[in-house]
Amino acid sequence: MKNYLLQLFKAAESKLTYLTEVELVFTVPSQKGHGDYSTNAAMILAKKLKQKPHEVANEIISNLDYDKTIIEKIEIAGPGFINFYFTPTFNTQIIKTIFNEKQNFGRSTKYSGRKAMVEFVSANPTGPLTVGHGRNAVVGDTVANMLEWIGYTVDREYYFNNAGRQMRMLGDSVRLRYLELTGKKTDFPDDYYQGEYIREIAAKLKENHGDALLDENAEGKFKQAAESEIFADIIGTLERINIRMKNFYNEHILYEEGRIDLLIKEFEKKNLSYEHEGAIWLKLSELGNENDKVIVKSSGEPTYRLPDIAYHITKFERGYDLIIDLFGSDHNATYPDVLAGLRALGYDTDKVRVLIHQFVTIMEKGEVVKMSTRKANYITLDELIDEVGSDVVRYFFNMRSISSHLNFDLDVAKKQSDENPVFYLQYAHARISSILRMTKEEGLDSSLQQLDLLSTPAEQSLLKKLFEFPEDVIYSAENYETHRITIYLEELAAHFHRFYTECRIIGSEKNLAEARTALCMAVQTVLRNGLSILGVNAPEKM
RNA sequence: GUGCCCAUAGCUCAAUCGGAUAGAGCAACAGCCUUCUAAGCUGUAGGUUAGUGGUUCGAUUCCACUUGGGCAUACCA
Repeated sequence: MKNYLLQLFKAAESKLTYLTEVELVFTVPSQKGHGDYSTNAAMILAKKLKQKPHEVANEIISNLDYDKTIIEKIEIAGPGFINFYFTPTFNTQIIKTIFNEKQNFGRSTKYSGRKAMVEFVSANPTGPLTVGHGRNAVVGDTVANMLEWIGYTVDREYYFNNAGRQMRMLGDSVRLRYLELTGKKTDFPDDYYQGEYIREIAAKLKENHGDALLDENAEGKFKQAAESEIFADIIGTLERINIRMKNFYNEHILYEEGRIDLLIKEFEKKNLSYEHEGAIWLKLSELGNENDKVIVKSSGEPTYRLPDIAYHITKFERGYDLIIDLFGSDHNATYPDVLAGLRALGYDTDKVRVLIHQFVTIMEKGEVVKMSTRKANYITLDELIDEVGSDVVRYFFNMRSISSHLNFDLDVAKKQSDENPVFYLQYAHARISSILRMTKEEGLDSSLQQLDLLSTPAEQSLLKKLFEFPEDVIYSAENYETHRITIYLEELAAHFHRFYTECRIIGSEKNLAEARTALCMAVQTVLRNGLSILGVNAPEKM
């Protein structure tokens, strides 16, 4: 529908050159009496042309060469909106499109040939993924899915660092637990990793190596064992919610390849850094940021900024057209430094899109659960999946705008009641499966021969909703907003349930019944496609 | 102190780069199953969009200030 309108306006541009001066936006009006699609173009142009909106609208309409079998009427309404009404016959044609494209309906080639990388999760291997990481993981994977749907080739990447102070403490935490198991008295510091998983890793080491590791230091076998155990755990958790990374990028590679040293020299050569009190500083204040920041400590050790910049350079070198970073809001102060550094080196940072999601607040028994990985006071993502299942987890994290805090009420989630809309969608899908089983038994087929019979308001509004799917996928993907997909699907399901209540198939006249069967199949396809973008299953039965 | 995010119905949240009468779900109330899944449908009620100004044909949206909350503000990552 939207495409047809765009074509109409494009064709009119030769006569009305001012049409090129406005970005055409067609929206589905919230009010029923305002047409199927609406544009405010005349009102925006009125200001530029210094004419009345209604006059401009009239001129535009008289220059639109439209097909009367597609558009029923065009109206000017309110302060100058142009409202379009499509014909019922045209509305039914969407079923044919869906039958042709099936599981690809909603995909587009708009960004075909372009490569994107989505970097997400990127938690260092110091403990199991928590519910907080869950939001990042699910949103990141879903954004990647959406980009694939609009044509991108997408790589999912997990960046991690297995060096540094935190990892040393992790190794030493395991060492101390190991010593405890061998009967040694230890003094386990408060700020070490308190989690039960540390004891489990230590126990495994004890089992495999006996007392042979008594003299090992924290950095060796202990850290190694912790890292590989924890990583295996993280990968397993991600698998459970259908997330598979293309690549795990170890920060250490940047050092091995000499990229860090090279970068330090590069900044120096471009006169972007200076030495002060034994440390090397980046002149970020000259690059538009608040303050200069240290990139190499006086100890000679780089700060995280340097490898972060070097890492992003590899993303540019790997030829991505779109580079997405997904972080929690605790990182909101770090990325401007990285981007400024990259820009100063001549990289086109418009290709980088940093998405910041707000925190997840866990509520249990009406109270906020404060979480800390080190203190082992947290709910793991695994536990959450155990409680509510992968579908609920994926849906829940996808259903909110990332700029909003997510209130995760564990008691509600555990209830698995109809308070969770994922069941509403899955129910619609399962209901259609059931209908199709029944109609088959009745000897009814689906037929595209007499779609004109789909003329009731419930059928027509359901058809119009189907048209919106491809448009909504593009919009959601271009704005990286996973929650819009959930909104669309909830609306589609609501339209379907209404149709189901009002329009019967079995018992209706054969041609009508078969047209309605086709409509059901089309709706089911769209539900399934939408759910697959979210990574949620579409059950045949419930 | 400063920067980013947030504040919308009793609760959890939407509202398409400024659009028409601010919408859903849950909770509440009143109805709908001898026929395709009632995990559903229909209706009622619920709002000074935190507050005060400003910008314009038009503001939940943009700007300023105020209030309240989250996250940052390291030679931690």
